[in-house]
Amino acid sequence: MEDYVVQPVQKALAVLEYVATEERELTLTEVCTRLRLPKTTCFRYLRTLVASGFLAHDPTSDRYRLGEKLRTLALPPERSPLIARMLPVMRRLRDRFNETVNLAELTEGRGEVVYLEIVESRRSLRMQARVGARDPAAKTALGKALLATLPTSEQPPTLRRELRQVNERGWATDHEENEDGSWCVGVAIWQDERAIAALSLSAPSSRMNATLESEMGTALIGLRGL
Amino acid sequence: MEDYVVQPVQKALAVLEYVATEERELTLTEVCTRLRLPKTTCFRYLRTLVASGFLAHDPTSDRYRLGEKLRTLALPPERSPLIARMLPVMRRLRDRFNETVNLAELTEGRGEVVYLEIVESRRSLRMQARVGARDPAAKTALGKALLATLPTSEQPPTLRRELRQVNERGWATDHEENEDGSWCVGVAIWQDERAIAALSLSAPSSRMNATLESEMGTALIGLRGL
DNA sequence: GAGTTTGTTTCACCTGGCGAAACGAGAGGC
DNA sequence: GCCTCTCGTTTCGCCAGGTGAAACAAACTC
Repeated sequence: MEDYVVQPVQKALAVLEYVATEERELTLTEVCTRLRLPKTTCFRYLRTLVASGFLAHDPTSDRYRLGEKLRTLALPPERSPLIARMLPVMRRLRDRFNETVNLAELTEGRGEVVYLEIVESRRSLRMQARVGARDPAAKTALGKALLATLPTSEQPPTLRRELRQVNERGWATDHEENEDGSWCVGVAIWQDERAIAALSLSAPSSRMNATLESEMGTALIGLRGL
Repeated sequence: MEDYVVQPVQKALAVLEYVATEERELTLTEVCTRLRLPKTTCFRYLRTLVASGFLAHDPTSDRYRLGEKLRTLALPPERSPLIARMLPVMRRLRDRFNETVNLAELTEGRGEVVYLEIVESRRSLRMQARVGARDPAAKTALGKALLATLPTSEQPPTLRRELRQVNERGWATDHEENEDGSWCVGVAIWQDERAIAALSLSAPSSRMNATLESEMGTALIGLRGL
């Protein structure tokens, strides 16, 4: 599997990653000692990364930092067709319930959900996550809605009973499991027979009750198709 | 200057960039024909990028897409000490004026500002930009606040008069220049004698007037140090 | 089943990546 | 001032290893 790895590329990517994770600007020596790379080699990688725009080089301090290209490439602002399509839906949901609406997808390991878009409630007491932030999939309505779409064999055994309920009822819940004082109701969003993301409403538990929850649930169910 | 570019690295970065900018998933052949790379070489780059987490490979469709690493590296969630430091300040500003608060920095070319963080007003009629989005520096209060810190020789001649006013008064304004119906008031944020970012309040012009503007301006001036 | 397309593997050539070592430019130290 | 220590840059010869044509395999099409 790893037989076709081009070493200069792999090592240069390690340099890129290291510079990106360090928040301060780094000198050549700092990078090469940390990554155990010969100074010359590291120097060339840094220059190449700068030439390609992935890193930036401050000529006065002679230090390297993240370039703009990485940010440009990483966040597709409204380019993502999913977010573009869901935003109006999310705003309408927010306006109807006046609670925070979240759009998220499963990470590759399926252990977490990562927030793609958030439309916040206009109330001062409200739930707030951040785009790009993560939470445990098994503890959120978003995550459970997505885990419920997997074949039973790939579900964590401890969750199977709850996930079966999710499929019967149509929506998943989170009763303060992920965060104290917060209830969530979530459904999976389908496209081409695949669950590609999840949508949830989250509210302080003080404002929630079973009636409201099922009202939110049925509203969300209507949006699953998109 | 370009003498130290390592070609495998540069070409592999081009592959990464291409896959990142195409929103749909791509096959090996699509990538190699588009970039005029031999199939074998391209294949190895793709594999290397996957092995490093920058790309992801869907084994069933045999297509490549952006991996999670790029997003993880690019958006400094709260890692960025600047955002972490400014967030409470921004929330306080939002609570005081109940208008949207923006944090932005100049792009490298100084032609645009890019939004780093936004704390939205709780009113339903409110200004809203998106983190990562850009606007012309010369048309926004954020941009003008930052351009005003540059030596006069590096300022666009047409703006010099206004930028001198900005320095005398302490804050910059945008009266519907960037967007119809929107006023902004902005100041530069200083650290180690350098203007590293700008903070602004933006509101619908219907709610703005000169008194409120100077009230916002003086509030912002007090935050310049951090 | 022949033909076509796409991903994978092999292999020999030889480019061009590598890193030690030399060099040069600053930045203190005494 | 001179010496020294450090850090970035440049040189250069060696040979690892990147390269890409070509062969192969697998999956579809007609």
